[in-house]
Amino acid sequence: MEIFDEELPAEISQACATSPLRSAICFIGDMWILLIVMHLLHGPMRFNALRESMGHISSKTLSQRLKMLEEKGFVQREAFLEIPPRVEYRLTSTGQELGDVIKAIDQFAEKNFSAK
Amino acid sequence: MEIFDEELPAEISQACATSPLRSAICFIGDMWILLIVMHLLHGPMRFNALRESMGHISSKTLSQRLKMLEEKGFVQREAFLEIPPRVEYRLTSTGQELGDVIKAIDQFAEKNFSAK
DNA sequence: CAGGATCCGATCGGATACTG
DNA sequence: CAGTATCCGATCGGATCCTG
Repeated sequence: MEIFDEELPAEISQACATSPLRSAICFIGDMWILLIVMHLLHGPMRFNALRESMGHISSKTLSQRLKMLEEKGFVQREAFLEIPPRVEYRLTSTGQELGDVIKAIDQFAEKNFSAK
Repeated sequence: MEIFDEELPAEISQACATSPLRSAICFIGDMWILLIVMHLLHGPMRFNALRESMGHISSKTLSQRLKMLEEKGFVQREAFLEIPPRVEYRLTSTGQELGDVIKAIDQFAEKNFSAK
């Protein structure tokens, strides 16, 4: 049930649970997490919109990562009681702080990943 | 032979090769890469020292990531002709720029991953 | 539309053994 | 010491099908 469990197998926790920075690296060091956050920075998005804008992510992977982000309190899920159903995902205020990380990556990217 | 090939299977390139930012996210969105860079920020390190300080990374995984970092020009390998052999890995000047990313993650970590 | 359930191949990554 | 090679189980993640 726990997706990002604090009780990881002993070896991994040695790499991850040692310090806040390492914990963050283990969490953030995931392509999908970063891509999701990057897209949500522009504003709330619906599940399928997110899915399509990310270029072939499976619904399984997407919903799993969204749950991880929710558990950590970085993303908030909001479901509207409509038919057909509408669900929006938005960054929480603490989630917004991840924008700085994306920004740092972006600056690095412009210098070192453009037209290379 | 190519570890981080530019010719990825079509689906993945759609998520990664679209923009510099996405490329960077795909590269940086890797726990091991981030952990290695984090450790090398303090200065050059030898293979086994790196290995041990990272808490149970296999030599296979470590050497593979180091190669990826070398291919991108973020890490430089320097072998000394001694016995027993000594090899040091250091961040290149462009690799040092990844320090800003780590710094951003660290600031985020202190706020959101301490004693949680 | 938003996602859960299942199946399954592909990849990852550790353990181990070996080499210069 | 600094890796490479191999084996193999575990995990990942896509495809597909199904539901409220």
